[in-house]
Amino acid sequence: MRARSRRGLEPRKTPVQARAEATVGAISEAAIQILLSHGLDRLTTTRVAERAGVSVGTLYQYYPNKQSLLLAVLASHLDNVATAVEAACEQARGQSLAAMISAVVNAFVDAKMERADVALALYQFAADLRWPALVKQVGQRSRKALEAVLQTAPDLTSPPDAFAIEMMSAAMVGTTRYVLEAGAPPAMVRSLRSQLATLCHAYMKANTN
Amino acid sequence: MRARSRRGLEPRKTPVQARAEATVGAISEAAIQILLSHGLDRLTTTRVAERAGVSVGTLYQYYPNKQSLLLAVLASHLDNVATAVEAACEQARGQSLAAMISAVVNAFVDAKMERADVALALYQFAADLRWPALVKQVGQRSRKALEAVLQTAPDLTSPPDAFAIEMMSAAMVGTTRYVLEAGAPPAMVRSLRSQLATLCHAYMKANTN
Amino acid sequence: MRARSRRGLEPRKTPVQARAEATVGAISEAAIQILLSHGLDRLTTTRVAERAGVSVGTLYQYYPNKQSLLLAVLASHLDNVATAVEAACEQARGQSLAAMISAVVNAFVDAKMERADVALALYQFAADLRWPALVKQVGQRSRKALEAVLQTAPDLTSPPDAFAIEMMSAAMVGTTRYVLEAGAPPAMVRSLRSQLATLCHAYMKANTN
Amino acid sequence: MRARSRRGLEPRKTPVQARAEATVGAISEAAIQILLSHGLDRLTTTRVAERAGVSVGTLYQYYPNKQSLLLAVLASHLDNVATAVEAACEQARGQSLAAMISAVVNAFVDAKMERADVALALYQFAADLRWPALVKQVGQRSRKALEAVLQTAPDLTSPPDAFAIEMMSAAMVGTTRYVLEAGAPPAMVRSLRSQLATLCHAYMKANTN
DNA sequence: CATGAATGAGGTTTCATTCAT
DNA sequence: TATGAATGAAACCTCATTCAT
Repeated sequence: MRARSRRGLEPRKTPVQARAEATVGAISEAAIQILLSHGLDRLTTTRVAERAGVSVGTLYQYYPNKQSLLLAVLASHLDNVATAVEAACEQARGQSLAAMISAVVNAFVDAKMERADVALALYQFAADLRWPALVKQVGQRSRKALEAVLQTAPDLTSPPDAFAIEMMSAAMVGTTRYVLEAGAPPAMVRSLRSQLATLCHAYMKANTN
Repeated sequence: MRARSRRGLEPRKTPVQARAEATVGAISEAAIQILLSHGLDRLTTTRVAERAGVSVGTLYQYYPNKQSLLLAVLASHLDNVATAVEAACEQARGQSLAAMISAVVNAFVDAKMERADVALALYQFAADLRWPALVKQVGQRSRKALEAVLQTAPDLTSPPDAFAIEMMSAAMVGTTRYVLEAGAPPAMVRSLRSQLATLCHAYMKANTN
Repeated sequence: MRARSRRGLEPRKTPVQARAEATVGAISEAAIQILLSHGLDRLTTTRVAERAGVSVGTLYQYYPNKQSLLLAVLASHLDNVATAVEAACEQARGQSLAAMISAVVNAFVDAKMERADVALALYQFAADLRWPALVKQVGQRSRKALEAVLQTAPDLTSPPDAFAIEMMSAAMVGTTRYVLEAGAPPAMVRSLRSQLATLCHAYMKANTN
Repeated sequence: MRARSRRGLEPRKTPVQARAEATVGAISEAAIQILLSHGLDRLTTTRVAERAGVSVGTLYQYYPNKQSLLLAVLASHLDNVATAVEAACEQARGQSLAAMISAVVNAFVDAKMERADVALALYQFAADLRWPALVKQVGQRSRKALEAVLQTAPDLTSPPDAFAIEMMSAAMVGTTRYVLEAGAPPAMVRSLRSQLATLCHAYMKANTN
């Protein structure tokens, strides 16, 4: 797969007939399946189409190229996570700092873990530095929500600055990724939520004092 | 690049002559250069050989296949980092927890940052799940050293368990990676050392109290 | 585009309703537009249909395949030219040789130049040796007309034989094509008419003396 | 085959080993063979390689893409023709106008006819307007030579201007092409030389009087 | 030991054409 | 009749790897 200019990564056409809608769904689901079962570099457009039960041509009716397909899958995953974080932030308004952070971390980890395998598979090509835009933008959504909710914490005299929030996000996301990728023992994965909450909370306290 | 059995990833022959040593050095350096200038999926064995000033055939005299070459490059980088961390641990024996963590974090970040571009380039394929062994093993070295030094901290009543150390490592490594990959603003990169030290220290304190 | 047997090149059905007539017109016009804007190898049936404002399916209701569409477009153009030449011949009856040739050449060049861009675009596939029949046949019409009118030239003792007429036609058509394709300077294109008349007339005189 | 930017049309590497030299020869010869036997749009790189007795990969070691291969074949043909014309001009210095033109026309037609089939096949893609540069440049060579020799004609009071020479060239080249493409009767092809000489000479005389 | 020409499986993508709706 | 989703053969091109020189 060759790097390509920023153009042409958008899905090609929006399905208008019902049949078509089912097709795009099948294709992106198939992409995930292949990613899981074969890995990124065994994922070929032909194989995806085959698994989806359509012909390659059909795949290319909806995605202008292989990258755009993968990008769509990644975007969908990231969107899920960001949405979960946003919802958690919304619900945690006015609670204590510890409760807030716990809520956010739980939401994040849950969202990642729900399809940990998919997340793991997606990391493989999210590393590709050619698409920082998408990842950045989704990270931004989470940070915005986080910043907003932290302003409502009663036990914070001065709300943390954007910098600290970015650092905490980095810790949350980066640590989770590392733990997932390292194939950490189940015990660790299980206690990731609480440990991560401890970590983030400790950092925030240390940082705002 | 095709997945391959775990055999055949070792460098093919140990260069005994000086000339041969120079050759392997040139090849792995060339691989890094290509990784930086062209990216992983434009890195071809022919290109690497060309940049190294040798023929493809020669490359294959020292590395049985492409993966083994990349693996060697990655191993070398990880080894540098682990060695730096170990040295820092050695030097920090008997100091306060804060000083220890600061020393380790600084050593780690410095080692990563010294060739941040290389680290970034290597992330591209370190994600490939087919080589978790190497990463795990090198991580283990750091954790061992960390565990040992923490036992000498005078201000720690009970030394942290392996679990906490693993978590802290994950935070250190994962957060650094995230910050590097996110293309974070220079200000953030610059203060990464101190923030990361704060974070790790706060976590350790929270965890051992 | 695959070569295909000589069958199936005729337009599929003669449009009887007004709406249908408009459709075929739109399609062939669209084909020309695409030819001009995208070139022959970017001309796809889907694109033509889209530009014509109909669906591919509709296109295939009127043309059995892509070749037949292109053929229709070419035939139409050639017919225009042949008709213009015939008309000029008709009008030039009884005039001097010089006047006749001038009239014919002018008519020919004018017809080509009127849509020089289209002519140029059509050359792209007229070269395809699989359709010589059409070109031959239309050339024949012109030559017939030319032969007839030359018989009425008062200043020709013996009318030129078919051979000379064919040669002159070849010169007229071939030279024009060359000049158009060479992207000759405007000055040359502008004086093409007179120079071509000179050339043809000189040849005829040299040949009949 | 997609249109492509002006880059990457140069042959990829010059063969250094003897074996390689034979290979490139075999490949371009094979391209001609396929062009003759299958036509332009049945000419695939795989087929050419197969006919040449090498693998596709080998073909792509010497030509960066399909176009460059065809271009090389075309360039070689055009070069032959231009060289023949230049040689004829050189030999005709100081002769009469009629003799000069006859020599040039004969040389040109002979060069084209020697491999009339190849010339015909090449016309198919020479029409492709994306490479006017090559054709123009070779035409220029012929015209330069023609201009030079015409200055030495003793029976020309004033040598013809560049314009007239260009027109005559257009007539020579265009007419020959038309005759070849039209699948003219053998009789015509046979007398093409003399008729074309007559035509060019008559034009030149008419033009310089 | 080094060279680099050769290999060829396999990847991505296009597009003329069909046919169920 | 019109639509446009689906098809799938087939094209171009890459690149890890081998092996004769």
